[in-house]
Amino acid sequence: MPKPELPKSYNPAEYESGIYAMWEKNNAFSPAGDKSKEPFSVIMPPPNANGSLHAGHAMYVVDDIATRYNRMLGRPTLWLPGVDHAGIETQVVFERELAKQDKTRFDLGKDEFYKQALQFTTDNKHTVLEQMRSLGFSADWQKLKFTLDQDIIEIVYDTFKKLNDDGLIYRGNRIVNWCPHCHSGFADIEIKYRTQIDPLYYIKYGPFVLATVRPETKFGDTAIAVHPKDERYQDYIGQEIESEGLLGKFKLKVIADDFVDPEFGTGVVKVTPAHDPNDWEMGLRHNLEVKQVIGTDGRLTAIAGKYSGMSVDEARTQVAQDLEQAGLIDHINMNYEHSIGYHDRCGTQIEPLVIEQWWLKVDKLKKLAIDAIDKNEVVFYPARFKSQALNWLEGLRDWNISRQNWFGIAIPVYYNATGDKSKPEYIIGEEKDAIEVYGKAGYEKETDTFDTWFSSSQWPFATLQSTGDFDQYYPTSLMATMRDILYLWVTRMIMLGIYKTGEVPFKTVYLWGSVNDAEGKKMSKSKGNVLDPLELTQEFGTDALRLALVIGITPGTGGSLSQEKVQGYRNFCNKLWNVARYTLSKTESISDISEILLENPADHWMSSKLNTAITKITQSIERYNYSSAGQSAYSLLWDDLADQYIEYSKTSTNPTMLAYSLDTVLRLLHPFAPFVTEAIWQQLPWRDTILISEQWPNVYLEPDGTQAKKFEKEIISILAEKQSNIDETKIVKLKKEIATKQNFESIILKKLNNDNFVANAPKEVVDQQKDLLKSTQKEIAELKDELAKTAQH
RNA sequence: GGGCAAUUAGCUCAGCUGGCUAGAGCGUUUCCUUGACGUGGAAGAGGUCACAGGUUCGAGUCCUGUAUUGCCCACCA
Repeated sequence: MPKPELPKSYNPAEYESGIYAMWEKNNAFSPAGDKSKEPFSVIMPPPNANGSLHAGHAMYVVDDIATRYNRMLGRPTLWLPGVDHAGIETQVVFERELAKQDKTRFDLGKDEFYKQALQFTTDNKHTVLEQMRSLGFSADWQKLKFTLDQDIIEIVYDTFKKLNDDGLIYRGNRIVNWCPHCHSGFADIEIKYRTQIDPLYYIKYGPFVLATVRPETKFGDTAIAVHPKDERYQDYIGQEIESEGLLGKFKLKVIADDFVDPEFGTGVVKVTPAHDPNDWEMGLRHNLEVKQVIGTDGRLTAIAGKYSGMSVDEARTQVAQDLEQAGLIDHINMNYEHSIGYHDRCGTQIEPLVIEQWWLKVDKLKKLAIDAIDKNEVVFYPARFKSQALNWLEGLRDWNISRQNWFGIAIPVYYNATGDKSKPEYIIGEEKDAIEVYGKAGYEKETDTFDTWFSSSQWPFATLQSTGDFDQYYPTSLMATMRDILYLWVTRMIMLGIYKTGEVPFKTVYLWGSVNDAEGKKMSKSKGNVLDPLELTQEFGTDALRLALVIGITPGTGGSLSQEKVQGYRNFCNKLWNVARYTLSKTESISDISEILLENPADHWMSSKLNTAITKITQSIERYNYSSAGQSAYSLLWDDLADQYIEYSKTSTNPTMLAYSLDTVLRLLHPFAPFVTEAIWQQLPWRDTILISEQWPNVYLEPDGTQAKKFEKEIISILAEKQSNIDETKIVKLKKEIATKQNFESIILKKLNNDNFVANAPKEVVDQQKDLLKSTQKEIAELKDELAKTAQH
């Protein structure tokens, strides 16, 4: 009889927190293991400290599986966790908090805002940390790092200084993606484009008509461009044209540039270098003046005369209206479709602006990364991401690493304000260094902060250096993260990692796709199909969610998650639970399973199933195919152990073998379903350890193959016996089976009668087919015998 | 516009270097209230593997093309 403390069904909520506490109490997450073995390390991609875990983060189970597996292999294993201050994201969130008190960040000022936002983040981070614990993540929480930890910042500063010393840093006026809301510039990759319909105005410019969607920028025009080969406008190239405008007459030079598409609009373009990336490039080529019409606040500047102070939207409407009245509009296309950049984080429309920024020269860095990836010092799973990473790196241009948002790591630069030109223009260092160089009042502190990706690209070595684990654990073994940030983060970590340490930051990259809904559609709030992983764990248990996230999901492509799926794995956990209940009822007196006698064909069969599963699951995990590993374990427990071996053991039991089978299955499943397996492990009379620290199973039983095969046949006869009271269906069934076998026989015969096949196919294949034919024919004969016997009754 | 991926049972997906009588889970049909589990058991139905060509003794698997879907990158005055 099962012990009273094991109820009929597994209730995860009753066990999970207790088990997690037990692991922590036993220090099970701290690196241990055999020092002579190769260490295994993973750095957690730090989730937003202010956020809440979503299905994407739940995919960190991949890290956890890898960690638990390697820990069980006895390797010194470190999973180093962290949380991210998520610069601009947090700034947006915290500003919303301030708005509730009718305040803006300007009320607080930069320093106070930083302080409060930091406090806000520190106060919030426990939520996400608890959530990760509840998912069973076995990270070494004692080593938790935060992206704004002082020691991390020091390392980032050190890298910046080294880059500067190596001549890879410069300051430059460039056109950037300016977010008027965040009040900061952003990298191209942080901008998302949406197509939308806007009016396309055809405006009269002297002798020309040209098309624009942005009439409000016309005050910043410093040229007019046509295609060099456009016959219509040859005479104008190089000339100045004069035109009537809203602010009086103006003159513009006509330039010829390949950028202009003669097919578009009228083939004439106004050039506004200050507010359009392409115009900026043209401006550089033709040495054009840059006139800023839009300020960093998203409003028109003094250049715009009576329109100054208006927001871009207001100005556009007003200018269009005034142009219309002045008869300067030829016509308007109201259905013009184009795409517009929005800031990914806050959803504000991007305003290209020219701003002085800090730039990182990437040519040398990207070469380092490209070489390493080429030589497979970093291996990608799935492999196709290798070429994607290479392509991206090859096309990479200098990186704008400065941001104007307030919640970030301050760029450690002090400018010369002494007026003394013999002193350097700026220094990198601390305030005391500035005082030393420029004197007490002779410096000005840089107000920009670093792009968060600049600091997080140093995360692997920065974290390990700050915990003192660098020597043992760098380069790390695995970087598992979502494929969306392949360019944003992964490639940049490779660049900066090699640059700073001489070695790649990780040897393997494993990328997963987005977690989709039951229909394979992307989860989104607007569709209302978002599944909260934590709700799912509450309803079905953490292990169920973990299995659902891993099984049936292919690396690199998105997988789908649904309540039904998680429920299915809840059922699986319950199955395991009941296999344990049954096993425990038969093994109460067992205190040792080190010696196992294979007594009957069933034992041989089961042990051979276990052996194959151990090999297969190990292999699959080594190849990062967690889906296949999980599926094998699933089938081992359900199809082999529960449905066959246990069913058989009801007629004849070998308790030690039964115990060993459960013991092995628990180990194999532990990385995937840590809680149930540990809960059961704690009940085993022959164990007094904790499963998380146990060894990964090895093949060591030596079953006899013919005995095992014999069992396969016995199952059939046992089942047949059980159903012998329904003879009629049995006859029908036998007949059907004979028919399918005969069908199969004819398929093989056809092949073997094909001379081409016999002549050209490899010998093994032909022999295999011959064997198959023989065994099929034998089976048919046996079935016919049985049919005859059954029919007699 | 460039690239990548996908297209296999009603749904979500496996199927590695060609040998498959094409699998799993969910759903579905019929039966089973026996002491591990009804979050269960037994049996079953369900697929010309998107389409068209090609290579091969042999193609779900390789090649070419077409169609559809998804993602990424670039450009859009």
